[in-house]
Amino acid sequence: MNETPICEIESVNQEAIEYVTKQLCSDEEIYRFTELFKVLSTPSRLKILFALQHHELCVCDLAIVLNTTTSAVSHQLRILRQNDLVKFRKDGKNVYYSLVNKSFVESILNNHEWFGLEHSFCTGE
Amino acid sequence: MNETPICEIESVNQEAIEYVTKQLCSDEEIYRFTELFKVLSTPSRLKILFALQHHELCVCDLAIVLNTTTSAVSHQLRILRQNDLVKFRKDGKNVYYSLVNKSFVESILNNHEWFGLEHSFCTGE
DNA sequence: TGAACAATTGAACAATCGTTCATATGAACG
DNA sequence: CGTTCATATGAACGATTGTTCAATTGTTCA
Repeated sequence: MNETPICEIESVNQEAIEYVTKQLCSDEEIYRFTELFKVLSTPSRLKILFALQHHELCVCDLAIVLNTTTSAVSHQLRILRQNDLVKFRKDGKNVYYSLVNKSFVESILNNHEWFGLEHSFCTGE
Repeated sequence: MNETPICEIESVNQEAIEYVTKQLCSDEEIYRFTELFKVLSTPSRLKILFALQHHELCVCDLAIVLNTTTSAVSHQLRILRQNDLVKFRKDGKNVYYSLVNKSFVESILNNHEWFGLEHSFCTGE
């Protein structure tokens, strides 16, 4: 039985641990980072954001663009709404969605070299 | 029974759909985006990246900083390794991990205004 | 060689998540 | 009103995931 899963204090770099720990974000701050990354981590939601970058679209339009159902799109739009990434306006029976902060999605695209991608796709050029 | 879950073609903005669809990334490109966001979307992995930003650390050190087990850290380090986010060097029994691309993590921090955060935390200032 | 220890790995578990299906809401229009 | 259609919602399902536990690898050192 191993009561202390972590190694003995003698064998680690105590100074580095203290320094790094002091620099580290709080759990709450880390959580806010990861929550946004989680929203961006599914193809369906990312496609919605990329699509809305070019034009506002209703739920029906988005379902066609993503080749899925309006129900699936609506569920994902709710999550994007809750995270203040998209807003909507109602026009009769239709609900048109658009980006809350267009420059946010653009900045993701502009940093696409992060992803080791070679081409400047997703920009339509 | 509803054979066509998507609305009729007459009621959507056909031009917008065609335009947006043409601008949209390929599925493969979208997938590469989301895969990286997925790696960044858990507190344990993000903490590891933030910790390594300030100093290289062995698995044991990281377990102490994250207040978890070496096993949990090692599992997450494997994922970070597979995504080319961290590298390692061996020194006796210890394995020291560091960032492959320091500017990558820094660029995340520099863009923290994305997250609606008010303070410049995580920078140690 | 054998004990000690850092690190890795695989199986298993609980928890989370995205989609699907069925149903409900709500507006337009005859 | 009642029908139609766009959208939203809730339950349920399968799939994925992060952690835990147990076991293993590989190195150091006496």
